[in-house]
Amino acid sequence: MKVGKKPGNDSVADTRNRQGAKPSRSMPINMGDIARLANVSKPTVSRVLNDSPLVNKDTRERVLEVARAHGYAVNRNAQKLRQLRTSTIAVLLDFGSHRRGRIGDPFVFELLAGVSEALSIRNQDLLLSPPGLTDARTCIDLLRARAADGFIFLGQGEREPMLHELARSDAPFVVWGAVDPADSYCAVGSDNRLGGNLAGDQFVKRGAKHWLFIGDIGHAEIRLRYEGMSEIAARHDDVSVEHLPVRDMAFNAVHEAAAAWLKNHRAPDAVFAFSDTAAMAVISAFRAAGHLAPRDYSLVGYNDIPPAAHFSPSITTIEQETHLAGAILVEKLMQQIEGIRARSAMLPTRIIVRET
Amino acid sequence: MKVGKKPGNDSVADTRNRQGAKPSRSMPINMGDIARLANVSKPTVSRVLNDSPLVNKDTRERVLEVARAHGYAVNRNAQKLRQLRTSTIAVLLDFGSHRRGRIGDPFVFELLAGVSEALSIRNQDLLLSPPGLTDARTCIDLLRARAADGFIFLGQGEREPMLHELARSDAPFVVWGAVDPADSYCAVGSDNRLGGNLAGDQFVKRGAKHWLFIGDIGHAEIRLRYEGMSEIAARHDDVSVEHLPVRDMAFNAVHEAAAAWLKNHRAPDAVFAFSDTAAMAVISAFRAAGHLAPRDYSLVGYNDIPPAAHFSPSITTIEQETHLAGAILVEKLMQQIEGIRARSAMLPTRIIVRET
DNA sequence: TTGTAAGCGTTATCAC
DNA sequence: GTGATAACGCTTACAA
Repeated sequence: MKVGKKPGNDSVADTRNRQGAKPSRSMPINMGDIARLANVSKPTVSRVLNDSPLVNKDTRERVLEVARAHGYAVNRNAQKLRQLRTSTIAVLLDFGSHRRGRIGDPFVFELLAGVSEALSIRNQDLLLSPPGLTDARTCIDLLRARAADGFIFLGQGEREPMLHELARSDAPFVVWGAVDPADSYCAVGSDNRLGGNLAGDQFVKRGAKHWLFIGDIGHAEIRLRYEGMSEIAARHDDVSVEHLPVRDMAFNAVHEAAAAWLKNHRAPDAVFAFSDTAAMAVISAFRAAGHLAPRDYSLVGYNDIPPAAHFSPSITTIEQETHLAGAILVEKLMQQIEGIRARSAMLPTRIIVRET
Repeated sequence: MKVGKKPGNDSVADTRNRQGAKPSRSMPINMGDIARLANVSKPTVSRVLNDSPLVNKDTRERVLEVARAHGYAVNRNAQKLRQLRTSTIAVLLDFGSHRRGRIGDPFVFELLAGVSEALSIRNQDLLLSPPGLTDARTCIDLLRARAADGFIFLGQGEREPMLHELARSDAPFVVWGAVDPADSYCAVGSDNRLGGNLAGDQFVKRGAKHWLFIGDIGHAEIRLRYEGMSEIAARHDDVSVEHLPVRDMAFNAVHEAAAAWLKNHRAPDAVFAFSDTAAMAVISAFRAAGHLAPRDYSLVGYNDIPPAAHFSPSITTIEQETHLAGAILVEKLMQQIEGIRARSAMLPTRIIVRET
């Protein structure tokens, strides 16, 4: 039974183009138009544009020619609707801990750059998720809405409960941050516990007895560093450990907290700060009170950001291999989207000893 | 004429749900399913989910109940395909100038956070565009592909030619960076020329005669600062201006360039650096050569990042009102998407005088 | 190697 | 208020 049905999208592209208008939003062209102009069918155009090996070379060139001439670009929404994959990855930053001068290090930014690059190599769109996407249900809804195929969380931040909940669903996601073998999800990060060990060893070497850890141990990564350092301390009877919790990662907040600490406590002869920027804040605050590094105390930061090497004094720090992170995170996420369970990974972690 | 046509999407949701499976990707539910389960038609479900005032209160509640119970989320690709708007904004960073330890200030990151927040308030998705999206044609293709409705460029970087080309199309976009009345596009930024003036005034006040500008004047924003400073210099016969161009914004690169400069040139008694981070690099490099701020030279940075206030010595700097930027950029972009031409805007800009 | 037909899941339009 | 129907623009089966 043949029906005289006229497809609605066989429209007026050929006449539209006569007006010599510059190609613009006002003149949408679709695959049907290109097909007709190239004297082929829509699927053929589709095949050409998706580099299918099945098409004849002449046909391919003709189609490409027409497409180029008309500035045609495949409608990605139609594409995503039709296919199973959305080819989009949602990336969640912990803006909460970082906004309004509350940035710790430029560190997260480098991470983001790496992820962006790794995704673009795989032709995945990067949907940067809004601040406030903080519960598992909302994340799952994003998947259901086919807005993304998976998630990359940069930093556990205070999202651990949600991450564990998310792990119970089959949502594909990876996390930059603390790697805990007990964790139910795939995480990639430096060996934070080892980082803590290294700092502790360094303090022992310098003969320090009163150690101070600065950082919010509500964050898993930072907690592991604290534990690592404490492990070393526990091996020495004459070493005491104190902890200054700073909820706000901002330079200014750390500066104030450090200054206040010195007023009410015995001055430490070793300080382990959660970031190099925080270490700088400590140096500055302690100096104002006449407490100088490395003369009066030993100091270790984290991340090895460039200024750390040139600060005065130059800052001893723990290095993380950020430049690998993006590629690894994306790789592992893609595996999960394919249905393959991905294992967590710990990146090389070492101490860089400088003046402090 | 009635046809016994069975719509293909009236599928087996009710049986599917019996298996007690947790709601997951493996069990897609669509609007048709919800409609049937709630005994209404698809358009009604759509109306409910889009808060149309036209639906009966009982109907609305019934539909919402069913939708919630099944964890239903509207397919965004289908939505975007059907509607004219994609509700997506592409944001382009200048990763090129910022990757791999090449970050200037945490500044761009704050800008991004602001934009992210402003977009989420308007329910716009943020598509973070891949590095390497550097020509106008590619951008226009993104629009044609309906991947985004418009662009936000954070920093002109070295994209000025492309931006001018893009301005000749009717692509909606806004730029954070240099605001030039002659520009064909909408830009938002601090008053970079005034920033330069303020730095120059400060140098005059300190009685400096040999001024050095450090920065890549290939970037429009930085060029304006240079011009602003030079304007002031031109009013004083005894003032000389030199320029140290650093292509790489990295702390380390600036550090090396500054150190090298001092070896081959007369030491400046005033330095204007393109960022606070660069200013820190200068202090560090010059100090190594025994050239100290503020004793031997006056120094002005840019951005007022938090550590600048606590650095030793504390750094005089030009403040930009970053926290407003995101909202303003988004506002102006939305205007353009509505078809309204948006005007450029200059944000308050002032100098914060500190030790240097 | 290419074409035909049938959806993907939504919303706009128009009827009732 | 609500429903039937027709797009939106593409890709996957399947047929030729």
